[in-house]
Amino acid sequence: MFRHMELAAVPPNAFTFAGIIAACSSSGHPQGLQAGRQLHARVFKFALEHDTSVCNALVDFYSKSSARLLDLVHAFNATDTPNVVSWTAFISGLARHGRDEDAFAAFAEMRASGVQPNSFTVSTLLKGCTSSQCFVNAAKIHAYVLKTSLQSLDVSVGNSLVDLYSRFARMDGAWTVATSMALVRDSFTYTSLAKGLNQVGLPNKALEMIVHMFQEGVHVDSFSLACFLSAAATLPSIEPGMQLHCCSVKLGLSSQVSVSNSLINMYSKHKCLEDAKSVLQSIREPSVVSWNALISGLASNGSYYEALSVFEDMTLGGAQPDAITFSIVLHACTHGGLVDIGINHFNSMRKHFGVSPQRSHYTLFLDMLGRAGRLAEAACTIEAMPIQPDLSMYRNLLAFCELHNDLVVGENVARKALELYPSDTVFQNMLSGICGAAWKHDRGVHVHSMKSDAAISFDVSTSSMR
DNA sequence: ATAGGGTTAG
Repeated sequence: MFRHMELAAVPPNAFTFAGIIAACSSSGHPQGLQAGRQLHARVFKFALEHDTSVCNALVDFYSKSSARLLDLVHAFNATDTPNVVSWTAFISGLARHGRDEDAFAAFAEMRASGVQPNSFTVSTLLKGCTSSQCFVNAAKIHAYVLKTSLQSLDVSVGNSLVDLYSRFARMDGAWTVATSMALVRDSFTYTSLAKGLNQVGLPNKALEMIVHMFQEGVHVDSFSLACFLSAAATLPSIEPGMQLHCCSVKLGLSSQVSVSNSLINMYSKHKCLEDAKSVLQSIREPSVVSWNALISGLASNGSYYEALSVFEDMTLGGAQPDAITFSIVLHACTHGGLVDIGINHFNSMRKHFGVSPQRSHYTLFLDMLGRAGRLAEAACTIEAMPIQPDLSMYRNLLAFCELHNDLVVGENVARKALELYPSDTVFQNMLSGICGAAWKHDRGVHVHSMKSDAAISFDVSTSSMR
Protein backbone atom coordinates (compact mmCIF):
# COMPACT_ATOMS: atom_id res chain seq x y z
CA MET A 1 0.00 0.00 0.00
CA PHE A 2 2.93 2.30 0.72
CA ARG A 3 4.19 1.79 -2.82
CA HIS A 4 0.72 2.46 -4.21
CA MET A 5 0.71 5.63 -2.17
CA GLU A 6 4.03 6.71 -3.63
CA LEU A 7 2.88 5.98 -7.17
CA ALA A 8 -0.24 8.00 -6.50
CA ALA A 9 2.08 10.86 -5.41
CA VAL A 10 0.37 11.21 -2.05
CA PRO A 11 3.04 12.55 0.31
CA PRO A 12 3.53 10.36 3.38
CA ASN A 13 3.43 12.00 6.80
CA ALA A 14 4.70 11.01 10.23
CA PHE A 15 1.76 8.66 10.79
CA THR A 16 2.53 6.90 7.52
CA PHE A 17 6.16 6.35 8.46
CA ALA A 18 5.44 5.27 12.01
CA GLY A 19 3.03 2.66 10.66
CA ILE A 20 5.13 1.34 7.82
CA ILE A 21 8.32 1.18 9.90
CA ALA A 22 6.46 -0.75 12.59
CA ALA A 23 5.34 -3.18 9.88
CA CYS A 24 8.99 -3.79 8.98
CA SER A 25 9.93 -4.74 12.50
CA SER A 26 7.03 -7.09 13.08
CA SER A 27 6.83 -8.76 9.67
CA GLY A 28 9.27 -11.49 10.58
CA HIS A 29 10.58 -11.32 7.03
CA PRO A 30 14.30 -11.10 6.49
CA GLN A 31 13.61 -8.29 4.00
CA GLY A 32 12.16 -6.30 6.86
CA LEU A 33 15.60 -5.05 7.85
CA GLN A 34 16.43 -3.90 4.33
CA ALA A 35 13.05 -2.25 3.86
CA GLY A 36 13.30 -0.51 7.21
CA ARG A 37 16.70 0.95 6.38
CA GLN A 38 15.35 2.29 3.09
CA LEU A 39 12.39 3.85 4.86
CA HIS A 40 14.83 5.41 7.32
CA ALA A 41 16.41 7.23 4.37
CA ARG A 42 12.99 8.32 3.14
CA VAL A 43 12.31 9.83 6.56
CA PHE A 44 15.07 12.37 5.87
CA LYS A 45 13.77 13.05 2.39
CA PHE A 46 10.47 14.12 3.90
CA ALA A 47 12.19 15.98 6.77
CA LEU A 48 10.49 13.89 9.43
CA GLU A 49 13.64 12.88 11.29
CA HIS A 50 12.69 15.03 14.28
CA ASP A 51 9.21 13.61 14.70
CA THR A 52 8.96 11.74 17.99
CA SER A 53 6.70 8.97 16.74
CA VAL A 54 8.87 8.34 13.71
CA CYS A 55 12.01 8.29 15.85
CA ASN A 56 10.40 5.90 18.28
CA ALA A 57 9.27 3.62 15.47
CA LEU A 58 12.87 3.58 14.25
CA VAL A 59 14.27 2.81 17.70
CA ASP A 60 11.78 -0.03 18.01
CA PHE A 61 12.59 -1.22 14.50
CA TYR A 62 16.37 -1.39 15.08
CA SER A 63 15.76 -2.90 18.48
CA LYS A 64 13.76 -5.77 17.01
CA SER A 65 15.33 -6.27 13.61
CA SER A 66 19.01 -5.48 13.68
CA ALA A 67 21.68 -7.70 15.14
CA ARG A 68 23.89 -4.65 15.51
CA LEU A 69 23.70 -2.93 18.84
CA LEU A 70 25.10 0.24 17.26
CA ASP A 71 22.05 0.59 15.01
CA LEU A 72 19.91 0.77 18.11
CA VAL A 73 22.18 3.21 19.91
CA HIS A 74 22.36 5.51 16.89
CA ALA A 75 18.60 5.49 16.44
CA PHE A 76 18.09 6.31 20.09
CA ASN A 77 20.73 9.06 20.09
CA ALA A 78 19.06 10.61 17.07
CA THR A 79 15.89 11.13 19.10
CA ASP A 80 15.88 14.80 20.18
CA THR A 81 13.94 14.55 23.41
CA PRO A 82 13.36 10.92 24.26
CA ASN A 83 10.04 10.31 25.99
CA VAL A 84 8.92 7.26 27.94
CA VAL A 85 8.23 5.34 24.73
CA SER A 86 11.69 6.05 23.30
CA TRP A 87 13.38 5.00 26.53
CA THR A 88 11.27 1.85 26.81
CA ALA A 89 12.00 0.79 23.25
CA PHE A 90 15.70 1.47 23.87
CA ILE A 91 15.77 -0.51 27.11
CA SER A 92 13.93 -3.33 25.38
CA GLY A 93 16.60 -3.42 22.68
CA LEU A 94 19.43 -3.43 25.21
CA ALA A 95 17.77 -6.33 26.99
CA ARG A 96 17.34 -8.15 23.70
CA HIS A 97 21.09 -7.88 23.14
CA GLY A 98 21.70 -9.41 26.56
CA ARG A 99 22.95 -6.10 27.97
CA ASP A 100 21.20 -6.34 31.33
CA GLU A 101 23.54 -3.95 33.07
CA ASP A 102 23.21 -1.36 30.33
CA ALA A 103 19.43 -1.69 30.48
CA PHE A 104 19.46 -0.89 34.18
CA ALA A 105 21.89 1.97 33.57
CA ALA A 106 19.55 3.37 30.90
CA PHE A 107 16.66 3.10 33.34
CA ALA A 108 18.61 5.16 35.89
CA GLU A 109 19.58 7.68 33.22
CA MET A 110 15.97 7.92 32.14
CA ARG A 111 14.82 8.77 35.64
CA ALA A 112 17.69 11.22 36.09
CA SER A 113 16.59 12.99 32.91
CA GLY A 114 13.16 13.50 34.41
CA VAL A 115 11.20 11.00 32.32
CA GLN A 116 8.81 8.96 34.46
CA PRO A 117 8.87 5.20 33.73
CA ASN A 118 5.51 3.51 33.19
CA SER A 119 4.38 -0.10 33.50
CA PHE A 120 5.70 -0.88 30.02
CA THR A 121 9.16 0.30 31.05
CA VAL A 122 9.20 -1.74 34.23
CA SER A 123 7.95 -4.92 32.53
CA THR A 124 10.57 -4.56 29.84
CA LEU A 125 13.33 -4.07 32.36
CA LEU A 126 12.29 -7.04 34.47
CA LYS A 127 12.00 -9.34 31.50
CA GLY A 128 15.49 -8.45 30.37
CA CYS A 129 16.92 -9.36 33.73
CA THR A 130 18.69 -12.69 33.19
CA SER A 131 21.91 -12.72 35.19
CA SER A 132 22.02 -13.31 38.91
CA GLN A 133 23.95 -10.06 39.16
CA CYS A 134 20.88 -8.27 37.82
CA PHE A 135 18.55 -10.06 40.16
CA VAL A 136 19.83 -7.72 42.89
CA ASN A 137 18.90 -4.73 40.72
CA ALA A 138 15.53 -6.32 40.00
CA ALA A 139 14.78 -6.61 43.70
CA LYS A 140 15.35 -2.85 43.89
CA ILE A 141 12.89 -2.40 41.06
CA HIS A 142 10.38 -4.37 43.10
CA ALA A 143 10.87 -1.91 45.95
CA TYR A 144 10.62 1.00 43.53
CA VAL A 145 7.35 -0.38 42.14
CA LEU A 146 5.89 -0.81 45.62
CA LYS A 147 6.88 2.74 46.50
CA THR A 148 5.51 4.39 43.37
CA SER A 149 2.32 2.44 42.72
CA LEU A 150 -0.37 4.39 44.52
CA GLN A 151 -3.07 1.73 44.57
CA SER A 152 -2.51 -1.85 43.53
CA LEU A 153 0.13 -3.27 41.28
CA ASP A 154 -0.35 -3.00 37.54
CA VAL A 155 -1.15 -6.52 36.26
CA SER A 156 1.67 -6.60 33.74
CA VAL A 157 4.19 -5.37 36.26
CA GLY A 158 2.91 -7.85 38.84
CA ASN A 159 3.17 -10.65 36.31
CA SER A 160 6.67 -9.58 35.36
CA LEU A 161 7.66 -9.75 39.01
CA VAL A 162 6.07 -13.18 39.43
CA ASP A 163 7.93 -14.34 36.36
CA LEU A 164 11.18 -12.81 37.56
CA TYR A 165 11.05 -14.59 40.91
CA SER A 166 10.01 -17.84 39.21
CA ARG A 167 12.89 -17.67 36.75
CA PHE A 168 15.31 -17.36 39.64
CA ALA A 169 13.64 -20.27 41.49
CA ARG A 170 12.43 -17.91 44.24
CA MET A 171 8.98 -19.38 44.53
CA ASP A 172 8.34 -17.73 47.88
CA GLY A 173 8.86 -14.32 46.31
CA ALA A 174 6.75 -15.25 43.29
CA TRP A 175 3.96 -16.46 45.53
CA THR A 176 4.06 -13.33 47.68
CA VAL A 177 3.60 -11.10 44.64
CA ALA A 178 0.86 -13.35 43.25
CA THR A 179 -0.96 -13.20 46.57
CA SER A 180 -0.87 -9.41 46.50
CA MET A 181 -2.55 -9.55 43.09
CA ALA A 182 -5.68 -11.22 44.48
CA LEU A 183 -8.21 -9.65 42.14
CA VAL A 184 -6.17 -9.34 38.99
CA ARG A 185 -4.40 -12.68 38.64
CA ASP A 186 -4.70 -13.97 35.09
CA SER A 187 -3.37 -16.81 32.96
CA PHE A 188 0.00 -15.04 32.66
CA THR A 189 0.38 -15.13 36.44
CA TYR A 190 -0.41 -18.82 36.64
CA THR A 191 1.74 -19.75 33.68
CA SER A 192 4.77 -18.14 35.30
CA LEU A 193 4.01 -19.83 38.62
CA ALA A 194 3.53 -23.24 37.02
CA LYS A 195 6.71 -22.95 35.01
CA GLY A 196 8.67 -21.93 38.09
CA LEU A 197 7.24 -24.81 40.12
CA ASN A 198 8.18 -27.21 37.33
CA GLN A 199 11.71 -25.89 37.36
CA VAL A 200 12.15 -26.41 41.07
CA GLY A 201 10.83 -29.95 40.77
CA LEU A 202 7.35 -29.48 42.21
CA PRO A 203 5.07 -30.69 39.41
CA ASN A 204 2.20 -31.48 41.78
CA LYS A 205 2.26 -27.93 43.08
CA ALA A 206 2.28 -26.72 39.48
CA LEU A 207 -0.84 -28.75 38.74
CA GLU A 208 -2.56 -27.28 41.80
CA MET A 209 -2.56 -23.97 39.96
CA ILE A 210 -5.33 -25.33 37.73
CA VAL A 211 -7.60 -25.52 40.76
CA HIS A 212 -6.89 -21.88 41.59
CA MET A 213 -7.62 -20.90 38.01
CA PHE A 214 -11.00 -22.65 38.03
CA GLN A 215 -11.88 -21.13 41.38
CA GLU A 216 -11.06 -17.64 40.16
CA GLY A 217 -12.58 -18.04 36.73
CA VAL A 218 -9.26 -17.59 34.98
CA HIS A 219 -9.29 -19.40 31.65
CA VAL A 220 -6.72 -22.08 30.97
CA ASP A 221 -5.11 -21.23 27.65
CA SER A 222 -2.52 -22.90 25.45
CA PHE A 223 0.41 -21.32 27.31
CA SER A 224 -0.65 -22.46 30.75
CA LEU A 225 -1.76 -25.85 29.44
CA ALA A 226 1.69 -26.41 27.94
CA CYS A 227 3.18 -25.89 31.41
CA PHE A 228 0.68 -28.21 33.05
CA LEU A 229 1.37 -30.93 30.51
CA SER A 230 5.05 -30.45 31.16
CA ALA A 231 4.37 -31.02 34.86
CA ALA A 232 2.29 -34.11 34.09
CA ALA A 233 5.11 -35.51 31.97
CA THR A 234 7.32 -35.90 35.03
CA LEU A 235 4.76 -37.65 37.26
CA PRO A 236 4.95 -41.40 37.83
CA SER A 237 1.40 -41.91 36.51
CA ILE A 238 0.20 -41.03 33.04
CA GLU A 239 -3.37 -40.42 34.28
CA PRO A 240 -3.12 -36.67 34.97
CA GLY A 241 -1.47 -36.21 31.58
CA MET A 242 -4.30 -38.04 29.82
CA GLN A 243 -6.86 -35.99 31.72
CA LEU A 244 -5.13 -32.85 30.55
CA HIS A 245 -5.23 -34.20 27.02
CA CYS A 246 -9.02 -34.56 27.35
CA CYS A 247 -9.11 -31.12 28.87
CA SER A 248 -7.26 -29.64 25.91
CA VAL A 249 -9.77 -31.18 23.49
CA LYS A 250 -12.73 -29.85 25.48
CA LEU A 251 -11.21 -26.38 25.62
CA GLY A 252 -10.52 -26.46 21.90
CA LEU A 253 -6.80 -26.07 22.48
CA SER A 254 -5.58 -29.45 21.27
CA SER A 255 -4.68 -28.12 17.84
CA GLN A 256 -2.44 -25.39 19.23
CA VAL A 257 1.10 -26.36 18.35
CA SER A 258 2.52 -25.64 21.80
CA VAL A 259 -0.10 -27.95 23.35
CA SER A 260 0.65 -30.68 20.82
CA ASN A 261 4.35 -30.32 21.49
CA SER A 262 3.78 -30.77 25.19
CA LEU A 263 1.59 -33.77 24.48
CA ILE A 264 4.35 -35.39 22.42
CA ASN A 265 6.71 -34.85 25.31
CA MET A 266 4.21 -36.10 27.88
CA TYR A 267 3.44 -39.32 25.98
CA SER A 268 7.14 -39.89 25.24
CA LYS A 269 8.10 -39.52 28.88
CA HIS A 270 5.50 -42.17 29.72
CA LYS A 271 6.84 -44.45 27.01
CA CYS A 272 3.67 -44.15 24.89
CA LEU A 273 5.54 -43.57 21.67
CA GLU A 274 2.67 -44.54 19.38
CA ASP A 275 0.57 -41.80 20.98
CA ALA A 276 3.43 -39.36 20.67
CA LYS A 277 3.78 -40.17 16.98
CA SER A 278 0.08 -39.81 16.30
CA VAL A 279 0.07 -36.39 17.98
CA LEU A 280 2.89 -35.31 15.68
CA GLN A 281 0.96 -36.55 12.67
CA SER A 282 -2.05 -34.53 13.75
CA ILE A 283 -0.13 -31.26 13.62
CA ARG A 284 -0.72 -29.28 10.46
CA GLU A 285 2.63 -27.54 10.57
CA PRO A 286 4.96 -29.17 13.10
CA SER A 287 7.48 -26.76 14.57
CA VAL A 288 11.08 -27.59 15.27
CA VAL A 289 10.01 -28.17 18.88
CA SER A 290 7.50 -30.82 17.77
CA TRP A 291 10.20 -32.75 15.92
CA ASN A 292 12.74 -32.33 18.70
CA ALA A 293 10.26 -33.65 21.25
CA LEU A 294 9.57 -36.80 19.24
CA ILE A 295 13.18 -37.47 18.24
CA SER A 296 14.23 -37.03 21.84
CA GLY A 297 11.39 -39.23 23.05
CA LEU A 298 12.44 -42.05 20.73
CA ALA A 299 16.13 -41.71 21.57
CA SER A 300 15.58 -41.71 25.30
CA ASN A 301 13.48 -44.85 24.97
CA GLY A 302 16.30 -46.64 23.18
CA SER A 303 14.86 -46.38 19.66
CA TYR A 304 17.97 -44.72 18.28
CA TYR A 305 17.52 -45.84 14.74
CA GLU A 306 13.93 -44.69 14.60
CA ALA A 307 14.95 -41.38 16.15
CA LEU A 308 17.35 -40.84 13.25
CA SER A 309 14.70 -41.90 10.80
CA VAL A 310 12.33 -39.26 12.20
CA PHE A 311 15.16 -36.75 11.85
CA GLU A 312 15.31 -37.72 8.17
CA ASP A 313 11.54 -37.23 7.87
CA MET A 314 11.97 -33.83 9.42
CA THR A 315 14.65 -32.60 7.05
CA LEU A 316 13.15 -34.24 3.96
CA GLY A 317 9.95 -32.40 4.73
CA GLY A 318 11.89 -29.16 4.65
CA ALA A 319 11.78 -28.37 8.37
CA GLN A 320 14.76 -26.47 9.72
CA PRO A 321 16.56 -28.29 12.55
CA ASP A 322 18.12 -26.19 15.31
CA ALA A 323 20.93 -26.54 17.82
CA ILE A 324 18.78 -28.69 20.11
CA THR A 325 17.92 -31.06 17.25
CA PHE A 326 21.60 -31.75 16.67
CA SER A 327 22.26 -32.26 20.36
CA ILE A 328 19.56 -34.93 20.39
CA VAL A 329 20.80 -36.50 17.16
CA LEU A 330 24.38 -36.68 18.41
CA HIS A 331 23.19 -38.15 21.68
CA ALA A 332 21.19 -40.79 19.78
CA CYS A 333 24.19 -41.67 17.61
CA THR A 334 26.46 -41.98 20.65
CA HIS A 335 24.19 -44.30 22.55
CA GLY A 336 23.06 -46.23 19.50
CA GLY A 337 26.66 -46.86 18.45
CA LEU A 338 25.91 -45.15 15.12
CA VAL A 339 29.21 -43.35 15.00
CA ASP A 340 29.69 -42.89 11.26
CA ILE A 341 26.17 -41.55 10.91
CA GLY A 342 26.88 -39.22 13.79
CA ILE A 343 30.04 -37.93 12.12
CA ASN A 344 28.08 -37.24 8.95
CA HIS A 345 25.40 -35.35 10.83
CA PHE A 346 27.96 -33.35 12.74
CA ASN A 347 29.73 -32.39 9.54
CA SER A 348 26.50 -31.46 7.80
CA MET A 349 24.98 -29.33 10.52
CA ARG A 350 26.67 -26.13 9.44
CA LYS A 351 27.12 -26.99 5.79
CA HIS A 352 23.60 -28.13 4.99
CA PHE A 353 21.51 -26.62 7.78
CA GLY A 354 23.37 -23.46 8.76
CA VAL A 355 23.57 -24.48 12.41
CA SER A 356 27.03 -23.68 13.80
CA PRO A 357 28.24 -26.28 16.28
CA GLN A 358 28.37 -24.85 19.80
CA ARG A 359 30.62 -25.87 22.65
CA SER A 360 27.99 -28.38 23.76
CA HIS A 361 27.95 -30.00 20.33
CA TYR A 362 31.71 -30.45 20.41
CA THR A 363 31.38 -32.01 23.86
CA LEU A 364 28.81 -34.47 22.53
CA PHE A 365 30.83 -35.17 19.40
CA LEU A 366 34.04 -35.84 21.35
CA ASP A 367 32.10 -38.05 23.72
CA MET A 368 30.75 -40.05 20.80
CA LEU A 369 34.18 -40.56 19.26
CA GLY A 370 35.80 -41.26 22.61
CA ARG A 371 33.29 -43.90 23.63
CA ALA A 372 33.70 -45.62 20.29
CA GLY A 373 37.46 -45.68 20.76
CA ARG A 374 38.05 -43.44 17.75
CA LEU A 375 40.58 -41.47 19.67
CA ALA A 376 42.78 -40.25 16.84
CA GLU A 377 39.72 -38.61 15.26
CA ALA A 378 38.75 -37.15 18.60
CA ALA A 379 42.25 -35.76 19.10
CA CYS A 380 42.14 -34.16 15.64
CA THR A 381 38.76 -32.64 16.43
CA ILE A 382 39.86 -31.13 19.69
CA GLU A 383 42.86 -29.56 17.94
CA ALA A 384 40.93 -28.20 14.98
CA MET A 385 38.00 -26.80 16.97
CA PRO A 386 37.24 -23.12 16.36
CA ILE A 387 36.63 -22.61 20.08
CA GLN A 388 39.01 -23.19 22.96
CA PRO A 389 38.48 -26.69 24.39
CA ASP A 390 37.32 -26.98 28.00
CA LEU A 391 39.45 -28.63 30.58
CA SER A 392 36.61 -31.14 30.99
CA MET A 393 36.82 -32.01 27.30
CA TYR A 394 40.47 -32.95 27.79
CA ARG A 395 39.69 -34.84 30.97
CA ASN A 396 36.97 -36.87 29.30
CA LEU A 397 39.10 -37.58 26.29
CA LEU A 398 42.02 -38.70 28.47
CA ALA A 399 39.70 -40.97 30.38
CA PHE A 400 38.68 -42.58 27.10
CA CYS A 401 42.33 -42.93 26.12
CA GLU A 402 42.88 -44.78 29.35
CA LEU A 403 39.78 -46.89 28.88
CA HIS A 404 40.81 -47.92 25.39
CA ASN A 405 44.50 -48.21 26.31
CA ASP A 406 45.46 -45.72 23.64
CA LEU A 407 48.59 -44.33 25.18
CA VAL A 408 49.94 -42.70 22.04
CA VAL A 409 46.93 -40.44 21.57
CA GLY A 410 46.73 -40.03 25.33
CA GLU A 411 50.23 -38.58 25.57
CA ASN A 412 49.59 -36.15 22.73
CA VAL A 413 46.30 -35.04 24.18
CA ALA A 414 47.89 -34.54 27.60
CA ARG A 415 50.65 -32.40 26.09
CA LYS A 416 48.15 -30.20 24.29
CA ALA A 417 46.06 -29.89 27.40
CA LEU A 418 49.05 -28.77 29.40
CA GLU A 419 49.86 -26.04 26.92
CA LEU A 420 46.42 -24.57 27.46
CA TYR A 421 45.96 -25.38 31.14
CA PRO A 422 49.39 -25.35 32.73
CA SER A 423 48.29 -25.31 36.35
CA ASP A 424 50.11 -27.86 38.46
CA THR A 425 47.14 -29.62 40.04
CA VAL A 426 45.55 -30.10 36.67
CA PHE A 427 48.84 -31.38 35.39
CA GLN A 428 49.07 -33.93 38.16
CA ASN A 429 45.53 -35.15 37.67
CA MET A 430 45.96 -35.66 33.99
CA LEU A 431 49.29 -37.28 34.31
CA SER A 432 48.12 -39.78 36.84
CA GLY A 433 45.60 -40.94 34.24
CA ILE A 434 48.17 -41.18 31.53
CA CYS A 435 50.72 -42.88 33.77
CA GLY A 436 48.06 -45.36 34.69
CA ALA A 437 47.72 -46.17 31.03
CA ALA A 438 51.49 -46.30 30.68
CA TRP A 439 51.67 -48.75 33.49
CA LYS A 440 49.12 -50.99 31.79
CA HIS A 441 51.22 -50.85 28.67
CA ASP A 442 54.38 -51.49 30.55
CA ARG A 443 56.16 -48.49 29.15
CA GLY A 444 57.50 -45.24 30.50
CA VAL A 445 56.19 -41.82 29.76
CA HIS A 446 57.59 -38.36 30.19
CA VAL A 447 55.46 -35.28 29.85
CA HIS A 448 56.77 -31.78 30.26
CA SER A 449 54.79 -28.61 30.68
CA MET A 450 56.54 -25.66 29.07
CA LYS A 451 54.51 -22.98 30.78
CA SER A 452 54.60 -24.21 34.34
CA ASP A 453 58.11 -25.58 34.04
CA ALA A 454 56.91 -28.82 35.59
CA ALA A 455 57.39 -32.33 34.42
CA ILE A 456 56.32 -35.77 35.44
CA SER A 457 58.02 -39.00 34.57
CA PHE A 458 56.81 -42.46 35.08
CA ASP A 459 59.51 -45.04 35.25
CA VAL A 460 58.39 -48.56 34.49
CA SER A 461 61.38 -50.30 36.02
CA THR A 462 60.82 -48.74 39.42
CA SER A 463 57.06 -48.10 39.05
CA SER A 464 57.67 -44.63 40.37
CA MET A 465 56.36 -41.28 39.39
CA ARG A 466 58.50 -38.19 39.67
C1' DA B 1 5.56 4.93 18.91
C1' DT B 2 6.77 1.14 24.15
C1' DA B 3 5.24 -4.10 28.04
C1' DG B 4 3.94 -9.37 30.81
C1' DG B 5 3.23 -16.12 30.09
C1' DG B 6 4.66 -21.76 26.60
C1' DT B 7 6.27 -26.59 24.58
C1' DT B 8 11.97 -29.64 22.90
C1' DA B 9 18.27 -31.75 25.14
C1' DG B 10 21.97 -32.58 28.56
